[in-house]
Amino acid sequence: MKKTILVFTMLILAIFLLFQLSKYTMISGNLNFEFAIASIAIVFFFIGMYLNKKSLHKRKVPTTEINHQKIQDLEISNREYEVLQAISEGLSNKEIAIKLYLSESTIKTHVSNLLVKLNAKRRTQAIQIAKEHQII
Amino acid sequence: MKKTILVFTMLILAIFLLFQLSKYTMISGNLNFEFAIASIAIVFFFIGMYLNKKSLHKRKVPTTEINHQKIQDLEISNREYEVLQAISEGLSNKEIAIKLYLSESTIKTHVSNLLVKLNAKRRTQAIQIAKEHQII
DNA sequence: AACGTTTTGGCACTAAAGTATGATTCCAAA
DNA sequence: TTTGGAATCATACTTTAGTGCCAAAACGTT
Repeated sequence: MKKTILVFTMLILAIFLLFQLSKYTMISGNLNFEFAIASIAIVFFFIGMYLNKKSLHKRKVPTTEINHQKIQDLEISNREYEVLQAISEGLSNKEIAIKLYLSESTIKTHVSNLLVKLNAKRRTQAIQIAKEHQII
Repeated sequence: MKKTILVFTMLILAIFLLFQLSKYTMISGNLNFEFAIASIAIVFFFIGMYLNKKSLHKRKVPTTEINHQKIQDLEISNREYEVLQAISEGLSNKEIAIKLYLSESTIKTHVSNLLVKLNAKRRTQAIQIAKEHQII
């Protein structure tokens, strides 16, 4: 924060100086006219780049937002989604059953339904497709 | 590409016009001096933002560098790595065999070895572990 | 209470995945 | 030339995964 304030203060100062400089240049003859304009242009060009970079960085990092809308569009129920997550963690049907306090039969049913809804032939493909849809 | 060229052509034209405009303003009296400078500043500010956004977008999206060192550390051979990639694409052993012009037996051997090297019990778990190691 | 969806589960099968073992070929390094 | 790793393939077997069909609770809504 302190650093940001300092940087901006310096920027504003620089801009002010440039304005004054170009005014002087103008009054004392048109010799360095293009130079003054170019200076202004370059400075603001970099200010634009700097600010844009700042604002982009803030919401850039590893933000793989989950597309909840897509989950609904695919008509994936809550339980099915839990199973999907467990699959993507590399668990077997039996392990998922234990984790969710269900029988393996139930997990198989959920998996089967998931494969249809995700249009996948295998659980590995389901993982792939789910990642493409950004739902896991 | 065509679009980019058009945009840049328009930009250069606009800049040129601004230069000429400010020159005129200067010669015909200093009344609108600040306005001219401000125009230049604003235009270049946005140009800076625009170009910055463009350049950032190009190498932003899926930049998950693959850890080649880790692949070697795990003693995963070339063929095994190809199979690993195919697994992560959701292919079955048979499909991988067809893709790599090999028999299904060979794929099973590779998969089995991969599971040992990745310390996984299943191919889905192998995918998970491989992603953690950033090798796929 | 009646209705529809979700969740749960069983059973019987088929299909894939994974293991174990053994064998052959190829290639590069010792 | 011998040696060892990588890659290939097979056969036999066990274990998971996945399908189809059915059925009964559980739950929320009207």
